[in-house]
Amino acid sequence: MNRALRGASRSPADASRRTPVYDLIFDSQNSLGKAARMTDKPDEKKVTPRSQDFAAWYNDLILRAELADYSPVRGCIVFRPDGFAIWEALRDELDRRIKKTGARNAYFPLFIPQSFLHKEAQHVEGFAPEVAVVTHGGGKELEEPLIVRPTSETIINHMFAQWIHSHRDLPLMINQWCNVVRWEMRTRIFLRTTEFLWQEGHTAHAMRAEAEAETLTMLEVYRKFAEEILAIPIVAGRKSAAERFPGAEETYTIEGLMGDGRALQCGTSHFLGQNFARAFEIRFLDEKNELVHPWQTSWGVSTRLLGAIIMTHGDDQGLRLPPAVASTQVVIVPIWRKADEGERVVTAARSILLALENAGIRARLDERDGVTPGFKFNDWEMRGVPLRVEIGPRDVASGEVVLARRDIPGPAGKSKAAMNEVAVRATALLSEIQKNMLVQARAAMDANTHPVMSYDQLRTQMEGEGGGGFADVYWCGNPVCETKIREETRATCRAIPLNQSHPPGKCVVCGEPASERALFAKAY
RNA sequence: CGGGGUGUAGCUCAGCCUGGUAGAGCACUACGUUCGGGACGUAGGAGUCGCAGGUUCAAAUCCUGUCACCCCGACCA
Repeated sequence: MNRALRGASRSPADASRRTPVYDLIFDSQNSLGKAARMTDKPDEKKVTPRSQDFAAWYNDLILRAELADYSPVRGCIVFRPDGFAIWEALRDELDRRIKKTGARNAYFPLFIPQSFLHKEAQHVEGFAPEVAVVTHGGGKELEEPLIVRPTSETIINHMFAQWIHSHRDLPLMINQWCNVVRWEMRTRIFLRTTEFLWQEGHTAHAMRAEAEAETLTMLEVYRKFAEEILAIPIVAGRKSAAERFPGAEETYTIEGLMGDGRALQCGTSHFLGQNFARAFEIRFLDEKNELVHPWQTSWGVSTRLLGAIIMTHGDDQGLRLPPAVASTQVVIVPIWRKADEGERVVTAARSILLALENAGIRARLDERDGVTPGFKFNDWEMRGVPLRVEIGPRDVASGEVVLARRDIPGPAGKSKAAMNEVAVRATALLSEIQKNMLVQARAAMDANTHPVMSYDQLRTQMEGEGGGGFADVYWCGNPVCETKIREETRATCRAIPLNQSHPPGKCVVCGEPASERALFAKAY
């Protein structure tokens, strides 16, 4: 995404530096943020305000916080250390939770024989257009082209066929962390990139009910993980047939709602039935000595979650990271003028750093020379560090420090703590911040979720650019009604929430009886 | 694939119409003064003007070709 992803993203300064005339005449095709940009004074230090141009804000944050950078390859990004650290933290925690369910990690090849893709009809239909194909190797044309995995369903099932012979081999539960490639026409940093990192779990079970249960177990693992670790509120639900994974019998989603009112699928869990088992001839002898196909699931989350974190929590000051995934949880900013002050302040700051580290906190002392404390405050806020310790000569004298919370901006988020209690206070605050971020995000989601009783109301809600939040509607389940909504409002069915307890109603489109409610929204 | 647009310093752009020694802001380097919410001064480094050909005494500038990229549409997790 050299320019591809860069497109929407001008640096804040440059966006506003351009003259109004330029914007009106030449930028008229770019629907976002024209009007606001015109009135803005150039301010190179600030990021494009979120309310002004969400897409530009999003890109500004990623670049300024140094999470990722564009690469020379279209659609591909570089994960910089601060961005990759979030992925690592997230991955380590999720990996623990996946293993707890009984799955084990393995690794399958990047390359897959092209013919494998063709074995499952829906699967090939779904993925063929976005697959990268390797035709040459070692200077010669290959007998059979290899595809670069867009997902590993096929090759894993090929192996499953060799490994599964008896019901005693089941359940077989495999997970792999890897990269996949999908040749998307339009990419967006973290949300849809040509190559991305993910985790894909694949399981095979003797009984249909077991596989169905596994699908929902993993959905719940994802939901809890997203809410507890990423502080992203989730709607767990079923996908409509149109939104289903190619080859799946049922697809479930953990759906999030981003700061601009657009929905984002944060993870999926599929019940595959016996589709792949048939296609790849996976069979086993059951207890009755009959040769039967196993029932399967697959489930995954990707680096898209980084985008979800940014778009759920970020503000005009920059990133806001949930403490659980922040590579720096606490930053200490020393403040001083004269050399003798500096000596005392830095000495005190170092002992605080040690105390924090001993308490198991990922802490860091910003000893940079040549930038002012004010700059450091802003810099670490941009990078999303959840908690800041400010320590100056006055604090050293009084034996106190200032603690500033990232989740509560301004003076309201500042408090004082005795120097010998900093680690204890920081530990408590980090856990409070983690919880509070979920509370804040859930409030935003609730405020953007509207029960909608009429089709006109639905249209009104989805009018204009950007998202319109979730529309909570009765839907009869007919794809015709779904298509009508999509074509006329650009909103799609994001989820049919689980465990509904609504009385039957009437479809918001056709008025026919509807037993379930569904959430529609414009999506990423 | 259709429509629109852009290639000049790391980034964003001016210069092109009317040919004559390559510019600005930000970023970067050094030094000094600064430092409780984004400091300032001075000096400095940095560009085969996307590429190829043509016109000309002379091309970033004019002409022809070509390549790349961006936006909108179509398609799609």
